[in-house]
Amino acid sequence: MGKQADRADKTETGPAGRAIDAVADLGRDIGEYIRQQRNTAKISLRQLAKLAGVSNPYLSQIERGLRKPSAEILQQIAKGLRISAEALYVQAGILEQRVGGAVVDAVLADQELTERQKQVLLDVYQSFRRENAAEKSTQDGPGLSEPDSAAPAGRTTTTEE
Amino acid sequence: MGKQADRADKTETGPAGRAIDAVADLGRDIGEYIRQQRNTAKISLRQLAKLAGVSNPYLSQIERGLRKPSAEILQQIAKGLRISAEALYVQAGILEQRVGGAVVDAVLADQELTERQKQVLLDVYQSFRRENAAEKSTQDGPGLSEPDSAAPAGRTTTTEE
DNA sequence: CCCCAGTGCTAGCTACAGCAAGCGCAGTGC
DNA sequence: GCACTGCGCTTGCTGTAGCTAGCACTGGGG
Repeated sequence: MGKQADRADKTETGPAGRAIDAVADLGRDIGEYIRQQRNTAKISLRQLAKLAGVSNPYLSQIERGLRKPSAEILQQIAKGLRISAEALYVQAGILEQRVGGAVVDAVLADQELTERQKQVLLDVYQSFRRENAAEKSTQDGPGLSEPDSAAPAGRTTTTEE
Repeated sequence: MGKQADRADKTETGPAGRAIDAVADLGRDIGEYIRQQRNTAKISLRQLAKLAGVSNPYLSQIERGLRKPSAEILQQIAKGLRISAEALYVQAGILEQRVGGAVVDAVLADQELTERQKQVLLDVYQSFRRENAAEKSTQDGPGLSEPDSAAPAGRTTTTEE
């Protein structure tokens, strides 16, 4: 009987829904990546496990792709390896590869803006750049096809290390 | 990690307890943040659940802090909300907050913009932020708007970019 | 020779992420 | 009044993340 009231929301999520593309076969790649980073750093599995605060068997299984670690674990591992957590997330396919210059970067990362606001800001930004580029091309030769890169000052001198 | 009770288990979720480690007591904040974003976007829990490809009860529990979602789930939710996954990760405490005035810094450092254009951009940016802050304060108390910077630690071997 | 400290891996368990069913309530139309 | 749709929440289950204990192997010393 309960079917009628239930029909309302019809959870048709289907099998795994929208096929989480990269996440599905995440396991292998990230594991190999971690192992590679660990070997490069010349530390043993147990050492890294201790640094990352996880058990050594578990880390072993992660590296061989038998387990897929949560983001917290990834974060800990990244710390242990002294690499940016972001790099690992990208490898894991749970964060898109970052493209664009520093401004685009910063705007997208800003959590106090809504998506729409980000779009507006980036739109204005792009239009400014296009405007400038056009103006420049009147006095500048060809071969100016590379728009991005830039921002040599980079990322605000993160004081650390 | 800290779930197995042998480590420093902070089951109490103290008020000022979120100090350096941040990763431990993620639960509450992220849920509220998601719910707030969902309300702002004017969509129902079931709608977002469908968009994100998760079940509606589960999303409900996430929002109330009863479950802590994996990174993949967070990624899906972020997509459903049209916000950057990074913002959610930062909220969840599994990614360090990017430097405070990242947008401001990046804009100021951009060599391809004129001073006037920088002013315009930053002006728009500031107005957006003020707008959001005002809107937030109507339904949300303080504490959400001020991201306390976590431990530095990260960013050593940035692989790309 | 055996013992010990190091490596990585297997076995088996507990806790919890994430799900499908289903409940109670508020609107809306007949 | 009643059927129906939409909302969010509770219940109870399954799969698996992540643990502890212990295995097999290597390399040095005594």
